[in-house]
Amino acid sequence: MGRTPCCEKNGLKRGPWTPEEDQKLIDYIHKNGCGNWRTLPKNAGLPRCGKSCRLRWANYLRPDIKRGKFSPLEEETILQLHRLLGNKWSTIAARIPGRTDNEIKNYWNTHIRKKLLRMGIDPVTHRPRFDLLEISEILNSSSQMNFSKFQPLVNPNVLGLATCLLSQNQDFLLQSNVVQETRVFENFNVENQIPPLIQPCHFQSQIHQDFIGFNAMPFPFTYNTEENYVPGVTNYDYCGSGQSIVDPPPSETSTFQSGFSNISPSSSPTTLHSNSTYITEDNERESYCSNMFNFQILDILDINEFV
DNA sequence: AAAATCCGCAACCGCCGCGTT
DNA sequence: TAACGCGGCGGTTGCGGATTT
Repeated sequence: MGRTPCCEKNGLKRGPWTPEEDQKLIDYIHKNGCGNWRTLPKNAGLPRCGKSCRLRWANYLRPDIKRGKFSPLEEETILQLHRLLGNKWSTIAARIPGRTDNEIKNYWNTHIRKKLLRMGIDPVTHRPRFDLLEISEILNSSSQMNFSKFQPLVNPNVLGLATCLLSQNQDFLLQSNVVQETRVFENFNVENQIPPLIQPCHFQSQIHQDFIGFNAMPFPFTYNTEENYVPGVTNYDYCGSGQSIVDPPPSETSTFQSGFSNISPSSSPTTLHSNSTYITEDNERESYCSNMFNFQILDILDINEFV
């Protein structure tokens, strides 16, 4: 299907809208409604293409648009819907009154996505990232295995960081109270040097089974941007800025430790609240916690280099 | 104080689906 | 049935303000 360009570039203005242009568009739509966008600019006396007018109206001038910061509830709704729908911004926007698809898309890309990445969660799949798991297991296995065996198999950047970390802090693993119940590479086949990407693990709960078997299992997490921990809800909770960390039940904390061993499991609530364990950004202390992902990012591991 | 860098967001671009001719 | 035209969508860009060096 052939089609002509949306607008001929000649003579049509582009770039930011002036207040006068905005007023013209508002006046015209109030009088005539927004019917034919292609003919609207001409009729309204605007030197713009119809597409530009439609976008300006839909994303900025529409009277029902809500301005200002996203509320925790809105943020949680976006997360939930994005997990279900993916980048269907218009569908997501339809369920959040007063917010446009463009606004939600921008908010996702500039805020939520980054938060998830810092948590080690893939913002596309909403699941833990493989590269973090890889480095975790490299560190776990380092005392027994020669790194050179991994070189063809692992992202060189990840391998490099793992090597660096170990060379800087040989006591790291011993100090981190790592639970050794799970080893991704425990079935590593030295002969053909093909390690399993993720091995089934001996988790103590169905939640963790779901977590590590995430390729095949329905994702069990729900998001909770509220401050309070809700017992019995399998969520991961990233607390918004300025919010305090709420400790999950100890049992869940301890059983999760096998998942991320480079991201040191929290062995005590006091260390969790230590300033040194927080990731800071944007002059704002943001902390993320969960009854699932209750871990600390070690100071020596600058996670931001991976994201 | 100035330059460099970062970041958020409005706006643009190209593609697609669907109704119309 | 194919071509056309429009509206809509998602990805991307680039400007301008904020922050850091």
